[in-house]
Amino acid sequence: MTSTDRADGHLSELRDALVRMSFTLMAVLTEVAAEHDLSLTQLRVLGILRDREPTMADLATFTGLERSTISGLIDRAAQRGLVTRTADPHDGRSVRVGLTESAHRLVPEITAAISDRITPLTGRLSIGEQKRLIALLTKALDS
Amino acid sequence: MTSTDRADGHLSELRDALVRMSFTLMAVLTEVAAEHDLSLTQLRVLGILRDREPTMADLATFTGLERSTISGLIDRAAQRGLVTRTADPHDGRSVRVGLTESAHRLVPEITAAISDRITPLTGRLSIGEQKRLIALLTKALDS
DNA sequence: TATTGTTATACTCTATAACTATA
DNA sequence: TATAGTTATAGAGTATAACAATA
Repeated sequence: MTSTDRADGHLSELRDALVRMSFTLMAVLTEVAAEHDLSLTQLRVLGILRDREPTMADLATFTGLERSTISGLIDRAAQRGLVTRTADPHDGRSVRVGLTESAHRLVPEITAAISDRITPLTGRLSIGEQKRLIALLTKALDS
Repeated sequence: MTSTDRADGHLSELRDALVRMSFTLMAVLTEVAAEHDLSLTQLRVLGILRDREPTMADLATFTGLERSTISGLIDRAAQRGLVTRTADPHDGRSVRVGLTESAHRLVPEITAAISDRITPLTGRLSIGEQKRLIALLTKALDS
């Protein structure tokens, strides 16, 4: 049985609330990215590279994008001095991507900006409610 | 004081949880859209048109996109038989956009597919937890 | 043979700027 | 003058297909 088959009360409410929250968050992230002259995808890649030095193929897997897409993305990021490509010492085919010094300084700035923009959204929740929200989201995500 | 200035404990946790959830949701929506040969933006526009017949300018405001972007978007959607443009009777400059019959049949299919894909995500939450999550998200969003 | 990465190509999304028509 | 919508243009993001180099 799929959800088409029934009225599914609170399930559609949950779907709608999550979708609304996601679009709202994406708008915030897109805005913050734009203020730093980045696209949403570039922002995401920088976030991934924050504590990793993956290969191009790894990046494709992480993001769910094609390797060719990652090539273009990293091309443009490298041109802007945000990332570097280095040959993998263990596999002559692989290329490892890492943040440059300046990008390493940029990322915390961006996450701080995101926090600031999210505050109005979560401002109507008490500290206790915020903690409960964290717990619920984390539990759902870690499944 | 901005969040750069302090360690801000659970606030960064909340930010990360919301961002993670949003990227996960966007991946789900993008996948479902792709299965119906739609982009994420087209999916979003169909959702907006579900219970409204806005002008092009309204659509631009709702989505935060430029009017010229909406023009192209609606062009392509119309070409695929998803939407129609009709002249606004009260303002000769305005154009109202509405779903076609076939799109009206398509939208519930898509929302059902989204519900189904979200279920594994929320499956580890009890009914009570799901209801609490709805309440918290709604409270945050309606601020 | 299989995998990694790049390139070529095509299409969608997006914004800016210039334009027409209506208010 | 101001607003609604379109068009032209340009750049980013994306996928598919073909390719070279390495495993």
